[in-house]
Amino acid sequence: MFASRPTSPRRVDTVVNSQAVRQLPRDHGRAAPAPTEICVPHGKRPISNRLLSALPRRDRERVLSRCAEVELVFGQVLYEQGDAVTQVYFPLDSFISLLTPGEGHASLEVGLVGNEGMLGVSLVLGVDATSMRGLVQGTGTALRLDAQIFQEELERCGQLRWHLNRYIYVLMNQFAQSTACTRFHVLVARLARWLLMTHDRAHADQFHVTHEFLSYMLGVRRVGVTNAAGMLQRQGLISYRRGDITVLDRPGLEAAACSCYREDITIYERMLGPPPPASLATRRQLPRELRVSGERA
Amino acid sequence: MFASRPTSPRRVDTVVNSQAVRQLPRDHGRAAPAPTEICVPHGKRPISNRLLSALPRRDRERVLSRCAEVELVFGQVLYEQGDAVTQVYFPLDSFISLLTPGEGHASLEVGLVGNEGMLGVSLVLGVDATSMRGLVQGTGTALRLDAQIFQEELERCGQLRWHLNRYIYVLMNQFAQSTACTRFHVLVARLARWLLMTHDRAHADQFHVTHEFLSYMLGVRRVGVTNAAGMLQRQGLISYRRGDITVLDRPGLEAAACSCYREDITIYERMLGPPPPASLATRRQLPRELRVSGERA
DNA sequence: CCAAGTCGGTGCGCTGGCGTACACACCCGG
DNA sequence: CCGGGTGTGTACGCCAGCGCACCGACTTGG
Repeated sequence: MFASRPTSPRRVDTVVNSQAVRQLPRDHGRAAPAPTEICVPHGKRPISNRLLSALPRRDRERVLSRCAEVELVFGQVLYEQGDAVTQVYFPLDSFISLLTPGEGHASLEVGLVGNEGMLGVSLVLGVDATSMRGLVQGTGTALRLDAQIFQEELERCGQLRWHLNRYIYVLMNQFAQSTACTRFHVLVARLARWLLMTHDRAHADQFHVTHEFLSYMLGVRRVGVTNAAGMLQRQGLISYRRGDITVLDRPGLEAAACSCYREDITIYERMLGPPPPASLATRRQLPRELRVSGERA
Repeated sequence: MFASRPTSPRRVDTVVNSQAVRQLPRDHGRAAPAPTEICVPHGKRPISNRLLSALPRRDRERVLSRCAEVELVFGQVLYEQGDAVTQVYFPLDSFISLLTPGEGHASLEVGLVGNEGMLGVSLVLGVDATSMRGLVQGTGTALRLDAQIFQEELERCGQLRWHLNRYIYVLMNQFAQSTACTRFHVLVARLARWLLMTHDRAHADQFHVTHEFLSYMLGVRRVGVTNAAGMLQRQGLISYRRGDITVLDRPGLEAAACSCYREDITIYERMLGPPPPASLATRRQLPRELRVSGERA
């Protein structure tokens, strides 16, 4: 069960631009007061990070041994734009939103990092400053590595660098995709896409997300989300109640979503998919109907 | 004088999605018929590529000696999404648009590559497939390198890799920026930004761009561009006549543009600007007060 | 010089999302 | 059990940009 949902994190006091629309509201503020980072004895599903799993045994075990297992809490801001990157995170069952800074306007999610990725990739590029806000979107555990250790491992372990480079490529695609998606696709479709992406990374059919939070992610009004979500619910694709959204009909949701979702997945699978990097010319086309999440369906 | 403007490149035959809006129209099709790549004796301004200029003398000269100087022609498509990257380009006075593929919808520019950058960065990440369309937007010269040679140089010359990594970081930012910009800013502001970015890369106050072409870049209707451009013209910031746009009042244009322009530039300068990479530990921490970040608040 | 093509300007009705405001349902703590 | 906070539903006027259509000015080629 989700014992983690923060009781009531303190309100954000960034009144940077008062004319701004849709500043992140109450609940989704700074780090939660009490349980910021806890080493949990993970008694749940054995979810692993796909980037790390792909490493050769020796490397993987060494890297894992240097990681700290921490709990990330919904609403926590791991990085603000411009912060120095002091740690990187490999989500397990947690996941993290990448948001463009609300410079004079609302924020907007441009990427989502789950157990298929890592937060802090700029270090791989030799830059120690973050360019986006990293907001914990799904409570759960992650593996954390200090920047310096991470860089040691980057030098030491070519496979790690190889995978991360490809991951960066995937991220860039996700960004570009987001641009077009945000521009051209109607809200319902974008919402459906978002729910699917979250569904994949939450490793559960239900997760906690309010309309208000969604409006912040999608860069629209809360009311807009309510309308769009209402449509999806009336179609029987999802159901929700006071912030708890349940995915009822995943194939239906995929039909309702814009093509961007599939394209994201396709690129990821092609770059970092199941078949290990031995054969570089893999080109997977996922036979299983749609599952992309769990290690096994 | 611009002797380069293609007489009448053949029409695009990619009717991939017929329902699509704003497919690239007539003039801006595939490669121009006749003068695709010509080694020009560059008798004009001595413009250099900033990425290459930043290399140590020996490396720079070696790399330059392995480059071919080619002329890129307005409308030429260097890469289509999914193409294998067989060459990379370092623009000199030419410049290249990065477009998201119009999958069921119109295309949209997400990045612009001039003499400050390179086309084909995915190779740096170890991926030999392009993810976006690369369309020559400004006729001019560029330095071209075969993919294999480029990769040799990458291995050989750490400085090259260093700079390109940082350039990738800049590009990622440009993408993310574009997402927010496209979502939140009104067309006039976006147009002004676009003109400024182009102005920078064209190294001239006048360049050839029709409203129709702009509509393709900005992902809007041609009529929308006409309106927006009309406003800028009425304000005396630009003037245009049958595709030839002249920047009259650059400061005014900067005022009319959204903040995204400045932010793009700021990041570039910070990452690859004049101050050479000697001091890696710059760690700008901008004394902004409202930063809510950090492990402690 | 004319014909055809290109480029830009204008109008009209439409719609998706905006800003605002209010109302109700649920939850939790006192 | 009550009151306040939170999450959701609904309504109304508004506007930027859309799709479409048409026209005139300019350019180029025969």
